[in-house]
Amino acid sequence: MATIYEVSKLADVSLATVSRVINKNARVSEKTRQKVLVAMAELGYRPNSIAQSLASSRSNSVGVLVSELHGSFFGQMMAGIEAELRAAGKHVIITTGHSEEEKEKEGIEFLISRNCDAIILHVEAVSDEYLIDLCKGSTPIYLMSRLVNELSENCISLDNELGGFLATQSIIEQGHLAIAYITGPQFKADSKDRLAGHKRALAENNISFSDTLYFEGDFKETGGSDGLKHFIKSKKEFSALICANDEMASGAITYAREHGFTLPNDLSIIGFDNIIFARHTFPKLTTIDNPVNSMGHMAAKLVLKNNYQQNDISITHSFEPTLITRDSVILNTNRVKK
Amino acid sequence: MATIYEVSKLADVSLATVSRVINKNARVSEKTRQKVLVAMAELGYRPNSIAQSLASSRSNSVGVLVSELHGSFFGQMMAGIEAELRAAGKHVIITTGHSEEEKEKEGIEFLISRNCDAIILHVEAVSDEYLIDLCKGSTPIYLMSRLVNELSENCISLDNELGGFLATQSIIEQGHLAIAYITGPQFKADSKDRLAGHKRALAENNISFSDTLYFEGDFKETGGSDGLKHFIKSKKEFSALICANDEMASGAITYAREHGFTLPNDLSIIGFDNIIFARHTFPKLTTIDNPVNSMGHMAAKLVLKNNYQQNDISITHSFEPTLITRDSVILNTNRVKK
DNA sequence: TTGTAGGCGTTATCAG
DNA sequence: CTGATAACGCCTACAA
Repeated sequence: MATIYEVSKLADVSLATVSRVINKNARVSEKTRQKVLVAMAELGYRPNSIAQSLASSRSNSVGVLVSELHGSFFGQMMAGIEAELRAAGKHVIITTGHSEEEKEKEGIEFLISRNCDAIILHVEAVSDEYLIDLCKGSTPIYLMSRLVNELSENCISLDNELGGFLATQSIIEQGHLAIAYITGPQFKADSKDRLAGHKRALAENNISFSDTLYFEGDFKETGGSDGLKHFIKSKKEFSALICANDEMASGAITYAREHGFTLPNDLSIIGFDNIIFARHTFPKLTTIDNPVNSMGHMAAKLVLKNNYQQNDISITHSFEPTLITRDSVILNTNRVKK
Repeated sequence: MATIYEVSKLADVSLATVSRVINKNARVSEKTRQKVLVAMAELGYRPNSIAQSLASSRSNSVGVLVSELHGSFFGQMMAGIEAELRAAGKHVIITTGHSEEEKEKEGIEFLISRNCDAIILHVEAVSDEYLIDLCKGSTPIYLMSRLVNELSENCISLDNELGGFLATQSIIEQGHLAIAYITGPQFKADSKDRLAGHKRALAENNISFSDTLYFEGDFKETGGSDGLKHFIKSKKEFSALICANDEMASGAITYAREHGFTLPNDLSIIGFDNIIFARHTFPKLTTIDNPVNSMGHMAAKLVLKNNYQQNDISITHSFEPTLITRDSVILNTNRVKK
């Protein structure tokens, strides 16, 4: 691979001049610029971005840490971040944390050691204190889908409590009183907040929270099926099921149909996130929209504004979830023991 | 951020010694090793991997280029690659090509310029010649889901032609004669191969290929709905619909139900890829399994073997698709004009 | 506008 | 086993 040195020799100019035409950051006469360009083309020269990064301590790349690489949620998020950053000529280095503290930390270390100009994190296992500490370092850190009060300026988050409330409220407004709830892993903040919203809606409507109609799932399809199975076995009646995300909702839908339910007549189901497939379940899933893609864009914009001097960008730190009404929730016509 | 130099000063040893304990590649007396370790801990030292990479021209990271970051297909693929590599202590740098030639090339340039030890590509727009040329360079290149004959040793691919054949054959075996086909973008090799398999199955069963029952979709949900709409408008009868991927199949299912079809009675539908949500459509989607996750693992194993000296790994270059029978295809009982 | 030279944080080759 | 010291490829004052 050709180096800047060889280019300079071939073009008969100095290293510095070549560097200047590469970075377009200083005036170079058009004539010498052409000479250099020709030499670069001839040698098939490509700047070594590692060396650039070491010398300038900038890398034009931002690190992203997500829990998983698969799944609609993270896919949308990464796509949003990448689209925005790429349009600005920045690159994205993605790594994963798998919701495990050690792996999250290791991923962060990696991104920092790669000289990322900024880092966008979707972490779930690591503590607030750790993050606060991390932000004292020299690499700018941003948090997606997680609100740490001390770091609110660096957070792009969703009001999950409100989302949880909206879901339950909408169910109640459809006349449901016996409502089962499948939550996500409780160490995840989103899970907890959504549950809190659920409880608030219950309380405001004078419906008591029932432990037997509560199940902790895993945010995956199996969480939905396991949860529904659990509720059915408990023999407690219920006319509606709230799932803390769409994956679990679709697992529940599939399980319900396999076990003789006619949907939505026998059971109303609502999800959360509005992943792409939510409109392809049957019945089409009523859910809470989580604008992850937009949030990804926004996180990227925040980086552009703070770390790449694009000052004319306005930032929204907090996003609001909205109810998406489709076909999986209907008016409760059965009388149900309360 | 502390440097190796500060560590060496604090531990009262030379740079070289510190480097040795970091890399564990040369003998260092236990006593000095401890001194260094203590100093590193005290300073919170982290090696700068950019500098390491520049000096050693190795980076312990492998580049991955996919078309999109979202979508089940790429998610599974990336997850497979990452899991395998991470377990081996390697890191993954992911970037996208969006199926556009320029962006694919730019992504490749980026990965090369980042000193990746190897690069795994899922490219669709770039030509075979370009890839063959690329492989002459010093960065090892591997191809996912694409077979370039001259580069077969570096490819991990699926027999898409066989998959296309299997899908159509299974439909025919269920008594369908009038079969509509929604293909993917024809510049993509998978698309073309799947279509070729489809045509072979038709030919072997003496069914003629009909242009009016053929539609080029976009591999997304809209491709399925647009395609089905097109067929319905054409007034030509058909009892089965083959979609070249599951996204389009679920789009078609949703569209069909919205337009009065009872599934699968009025129309049998088969997909391709067996993405996670395929089992959550209604009816559950019969499809062709595409083991992308395993292929991701295998691609990673290939780089471990070839570029990280893990010789005891055996490699499978070609994967075979299999038929997954669920509920969306049934025996054709209607007589259909042929 | 252009060139010179020092430095970015490590690795790796020699001696000792 | 340990220590100098020259790369690695590029950026960036500072000079010219």
